[in-house]
Amino acid sequence: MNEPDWNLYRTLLAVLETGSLSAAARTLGLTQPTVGRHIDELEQALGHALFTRSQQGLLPTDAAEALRPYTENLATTAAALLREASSAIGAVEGVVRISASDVIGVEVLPPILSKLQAAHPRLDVELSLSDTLHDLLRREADIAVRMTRPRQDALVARHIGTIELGLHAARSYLDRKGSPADLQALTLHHMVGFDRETAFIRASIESIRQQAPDFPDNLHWTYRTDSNLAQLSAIRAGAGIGICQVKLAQRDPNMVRLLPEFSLSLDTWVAMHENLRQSPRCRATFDALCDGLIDYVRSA
Amino acid sequence: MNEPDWNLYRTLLAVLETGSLSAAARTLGLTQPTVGRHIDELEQALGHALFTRSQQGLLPTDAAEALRPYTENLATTAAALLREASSAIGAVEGVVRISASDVIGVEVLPPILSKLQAAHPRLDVELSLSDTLHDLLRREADIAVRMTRPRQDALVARHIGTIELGLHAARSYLDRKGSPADLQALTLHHMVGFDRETAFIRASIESIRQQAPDFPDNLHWTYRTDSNLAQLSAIRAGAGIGICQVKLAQRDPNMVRLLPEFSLSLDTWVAMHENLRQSPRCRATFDALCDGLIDYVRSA
DNA sequence: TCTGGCTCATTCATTTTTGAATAGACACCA
DNA sequence: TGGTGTCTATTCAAAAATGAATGAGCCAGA
Repeated sequence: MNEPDWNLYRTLLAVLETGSLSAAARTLGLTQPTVGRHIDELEQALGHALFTRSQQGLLPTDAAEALRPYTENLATTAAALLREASSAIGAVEGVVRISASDVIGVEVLPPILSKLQAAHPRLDVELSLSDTLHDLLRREADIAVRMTRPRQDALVARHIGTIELGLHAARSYLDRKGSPADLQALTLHHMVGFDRETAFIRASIESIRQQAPDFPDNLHWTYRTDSNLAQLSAIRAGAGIGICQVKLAQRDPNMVRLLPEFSLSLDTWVAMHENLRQSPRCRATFDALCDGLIDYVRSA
Repeated sequence: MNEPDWNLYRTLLAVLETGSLSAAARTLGLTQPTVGRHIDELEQALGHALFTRSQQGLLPTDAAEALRPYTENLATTAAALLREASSAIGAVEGVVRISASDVIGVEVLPPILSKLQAAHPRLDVELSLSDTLHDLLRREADIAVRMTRPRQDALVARHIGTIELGLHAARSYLDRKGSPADLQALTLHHMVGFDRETAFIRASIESIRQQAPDFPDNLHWTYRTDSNLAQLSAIRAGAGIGICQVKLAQRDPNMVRLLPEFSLSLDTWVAMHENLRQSPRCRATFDALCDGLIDYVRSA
């Protein structure tokens, strides 16, 4: 038995993602009969039924689900290959993909990346914002801005410094509700905070407990969202008191820092795969991110 | 422009590895014109010349070399996918790939894996022996036996214990040359040790310095090889004094431990990708390796 | 200097893959 | 209940990919 066509894996992934032959055909630019034949061929080659067919679509079997992560890995690698090929050798051009948290991506990176693109007009930037750590080894991104020390080998990581977080509220809120005199007084206020408890958020809360043991735990969370960015907007809009980056708040004259003795720090890193050091577009972007973020962290 | 056929990447890798269209065609089971057309098509799709053609073969350009790691990643992932598909769901069967050092693979694993296969007759084992750490995240192996604590996320790692290393020689050698009275006396003996200094070996030597500060550094290395296994054989054959696992030496009545106050310890781990926990064949192999190695480490 | 072995490029017939069109089945909604 | 949208399966002709054969260039060794 020969090794199956690698294309069949791409088709498999598309069918897994879309749930039907027809929809997969549309995303792949093929036709439904072709996609169906690909799946047939793969089932025969692997010796497993991959889908139970019905007129409403295809339901993946356990075997197909077991293969899913592999096909995803193939797809991210192929995408990374195309990014690598998008630039001429030696030139800072083509596509570079950056992973960062939403707050950093929305509030901090734009001027940094904009300046970078002004210097390199043929450089295209893809910005992937999420709190889940995209795996650089699997090439889901070329470069990542992270708030934890990268623990993997084969990564080039540069320490940027620490970003200070503090309690903030908008003037409009304080005019209505007054300022808390101490941490305990926070229990009487409207608080903006996290919604569901994901692993990342549990870690954040744990970090708060560690850095500020007297932070009350019976707060009145009146505005909950898992997006840091939405929290920031809510604080700016006067919804209540919440935690955000001190530097960001300083830019906005309507934001007031409260109880400055309460302070958290986020260790910040920029990381990329060490192979990409050879790649001018990644190298230039890495350097620009480091310089820009260091400026941001150190700015008065 | 459409995304290129994933098959083209496989062809690219084969040409990079073999250095010619014809040789690549042979390994792929295609013909030389087809391989040539694949490369043409890929060059057109990516917009780069990938090879400079000549009658002696194809010379990869820098662009092709830059893409090489990506194609390798694709190949290892596709191989891992096939391994995953090699077993029926829920059954301990199919192919499992294990990475370990040569000494462990030759001296320690055979009985463990043999017992495992006796329990699961349809389980096939691939054993990849090398001192370079195969990357489990890139699926170069399903399970690895390692002498360093795995530092990557997304790995299930189990600590086995520590393997003790000591100085040993064969009786035949000692009959000829006598035994050293202390570490300093080693300078007068024939020593079996490393040849080139790779990163791994430098780390080993550093570890010796750390654990045994009075180990002399002006030894007479008369038998040098980078293979631990070849060192072991050399010691057994009476070539000189060298370092090997105490448990291994105990099995051989002709091996004598020298200066037992000199002792190094190797921390031992078994690691696998956490997704593979769902996979019965990997799970069973992981457990068997852990049990077998723990027995080995604890055995009297 | 010739020969055998290797390489890549080109041509043309064959095989394979694909797409367009169509039919049939199910779900939803008026 | 009938119309409309979705889905998969099937058929057949067109398009694309492939392989066999051949030519030509280079190199090493007799």
